[in-house]
Amino acid sequence: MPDVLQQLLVDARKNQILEAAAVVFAKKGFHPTTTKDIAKQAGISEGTIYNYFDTKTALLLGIFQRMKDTVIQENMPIMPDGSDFRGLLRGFLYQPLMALKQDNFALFRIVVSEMMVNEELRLAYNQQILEPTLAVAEATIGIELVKKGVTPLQASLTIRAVSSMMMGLVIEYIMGDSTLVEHWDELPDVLTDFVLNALNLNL
Amino acid sequence: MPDVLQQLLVDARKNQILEAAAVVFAKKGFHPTTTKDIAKQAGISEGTIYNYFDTKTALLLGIFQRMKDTVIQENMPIMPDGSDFRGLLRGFLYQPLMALKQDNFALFRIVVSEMMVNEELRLAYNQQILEPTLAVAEATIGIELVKKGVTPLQASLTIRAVSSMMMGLVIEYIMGDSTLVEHWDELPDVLTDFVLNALNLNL
Amino acid sequence: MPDVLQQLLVDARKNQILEAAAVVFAKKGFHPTTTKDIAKQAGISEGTIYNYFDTKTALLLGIFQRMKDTVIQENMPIMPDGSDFRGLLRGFLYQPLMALKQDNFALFRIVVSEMMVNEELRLAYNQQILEPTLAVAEATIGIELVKKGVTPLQASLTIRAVSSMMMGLVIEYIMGDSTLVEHWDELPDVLTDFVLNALNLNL
Amino acid sequence: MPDVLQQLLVDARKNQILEAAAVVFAKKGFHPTTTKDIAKQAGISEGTIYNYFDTKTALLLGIFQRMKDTVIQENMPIMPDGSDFRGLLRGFLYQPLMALKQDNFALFRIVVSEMMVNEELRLAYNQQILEPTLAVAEATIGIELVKKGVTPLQASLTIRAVSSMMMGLVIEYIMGDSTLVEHWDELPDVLTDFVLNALNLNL
DNA sequence: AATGAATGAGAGTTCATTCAT
DNA sequence: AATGAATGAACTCTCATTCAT
Repeated sequence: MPDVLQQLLVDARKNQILEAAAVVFAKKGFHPTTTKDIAKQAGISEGTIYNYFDTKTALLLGIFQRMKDTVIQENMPIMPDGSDFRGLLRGFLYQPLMALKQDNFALFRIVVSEMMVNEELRLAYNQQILEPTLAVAEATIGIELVKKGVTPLQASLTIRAVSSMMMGLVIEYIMGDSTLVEHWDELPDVLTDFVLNALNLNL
Repeated sequence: MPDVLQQLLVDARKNQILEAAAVVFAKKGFHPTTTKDIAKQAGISEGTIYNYFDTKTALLLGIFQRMKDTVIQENMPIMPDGSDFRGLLRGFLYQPLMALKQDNFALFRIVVSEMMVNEELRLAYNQQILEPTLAVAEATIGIELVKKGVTPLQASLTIRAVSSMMMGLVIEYIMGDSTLVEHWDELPDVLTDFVLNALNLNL
Repeated sequence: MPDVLQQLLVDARKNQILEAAAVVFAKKGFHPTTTKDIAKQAGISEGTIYNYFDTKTALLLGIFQRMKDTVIQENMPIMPDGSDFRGLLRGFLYQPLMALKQDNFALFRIVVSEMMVNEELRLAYNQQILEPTLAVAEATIGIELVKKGVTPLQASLTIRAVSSMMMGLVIEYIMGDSTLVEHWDELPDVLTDFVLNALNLNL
Repeated sequence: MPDVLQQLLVDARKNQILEAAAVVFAKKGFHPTTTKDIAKQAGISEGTIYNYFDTKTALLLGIFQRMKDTVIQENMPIMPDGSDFRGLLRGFLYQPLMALKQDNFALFRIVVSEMMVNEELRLAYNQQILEPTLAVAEATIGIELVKKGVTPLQASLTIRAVSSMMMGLVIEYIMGDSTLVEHWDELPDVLTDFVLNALNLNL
């Protein structure tokens, strides 16, 4: 079999497994889910899982990678909105809030929970999501702030405050805050105003 | 034995056990920690743990209660700062950021991680921490915003944005963001300016 | 304290404990009952139980002894009915069937169950109940049978058949046979006829 | 692997486990036997037991089912002895007394002991053994009695007396009565005479 | 490549018994 | 004599992982 076709099959199988794992993790949580659950959901045997992934944790990492691809891929195109700072900012805020909206929250909960406790997953998050995102933010928003006279440190901390706000909102949504659950769609606009005001006045 | 003394001993033992559990949870995480680990750390037998707590999860809940007492007790006195809005806000932001500073971060990580995944713990957090805190914030900051013409819903969402920012910052600290780790102490002031600006401009 | 009074107190305490144990054994069974259950029911501490009994099994033995006293004490007076063989037999059958009627079945179930599996209890049953009872039966009914020409072995086996029938009926009652449960009171007469016929024709 | 072969292997393994469980239960009793004991006896790991049976109690139920199969399968062919009432009755008495003779007594002791105390096992016994047996007895012996003028209730109670006698004899054998142990083989004949006389004279 | 039976370490929890007070 | 906190061995059951087929 040619290597390319071979690789295609392997990827398909990996996808199938991750898909299945994502479904049951989202439903039951990481620890309560057994590899048997995953195999059943995927319609394969337990052994096969281990032909494609080393450990159960590796599945979570794989899921995380795929989540990242989704978030980042869709996120990036929005960015270069050009001269409109409000548009730039709103895109920056809108994307992650909406990306998790559909069925992803349940899974995100599992991933974040484990991330806080699992070094490997945490590293992946930092290197592959947080740091690139912050880099982009520093290069766009941060630079604007510095231009307006804010110190680089203050700019960095401010950016972290905004990015943390996003993470925090998702978590409090997950925690079940009813106001957030009911008015999630209105958040991007409120936040855009909120941040815009904060930044403008910072100068 | 008089009941009072009796109760004192029981409380002391419970404290001893929770203390030990906190240490090993912080070091190894909740799931990887065994009741044997806890017993060893506490210098007692495994059986004794179960004379005071029903399950391993009850230990985490007990730890959470004690954390809450620490955070809330110290938090409240700051509030009634009177006419100084900046002072009010800064107290609101300062307290939680600092309370977790010392050795509590490692433990907080465990608690939050489990909270996202454990209904009982999540409920306790919502009812005993989040809701009271939000209620206080709505009654102080929220009312000010409404006075300035913001709609009640926008005020509520704004308050959630701020409170989420706090939670998010702690989490990103835990995730190991080096900028946050190195400049944590400067956060309260940056945030106070940030939020103050945001709110003023909201009118 | 004079020894007699002393002994009185000890006996009273033992009774209190056995009474309590009987109640909870009857309700929950032997193995599922904990010494804590017994202590609670007796209104004393777990430690006190062990001042009066060596092991949990010793409690069952103690209960058994008291059951025996009840059954045998009431049983014996009936025996010397004199010339009336039917009366003699009926008394022999009536007593044990009725003795267990009230609340004793539940407890008897526990005792028999454990007896089948516990050497010590089994020995006590054999030596203190079965053998004396069989001895009396051999000396009264058995002798009558031999007089009528039955071989001593046949007489012995016949007596065992009758005595086993009693035990078996109690067990099937315990097993929940509805016919037995509903018509238990009519059993002595049916059995008396049954056995009388069997024995008469045996000659 | 073809389903049939697969099923064969599964059955073989189940048999192996039940066999081992029967051996150690018979030797040590149900409660004192650990799953480790069973695994060791079966030459497999503890985990494997749970691939085939849900709980330790399920093992006892499985053993009971196999005992039942043995007893009932061998029991039935004897029944339709036709016109010979003595033959019919003797078959009825002979079968259960002999079936348990060999190595089954020790196991039967465990099963009966637990049956008295375990609802599930008791139900299985009632529905799968006792009720069918009584039904057959009522349809054969009971009907004969009624023909001879005995009331249906008396017939039912008489049948229960006989069936209880069997159960009781097995139990007293188990209890160690030396007369029964030594002369067990002579029982069927003595009992046949005994019952035959009792029934004939009942009219 | 796929299987799934077998593994066995180890988990949380229970509870009869002890013993210092 | 009474206590009940402490014990710790032992329990049943789970499950990620392996490997012969």
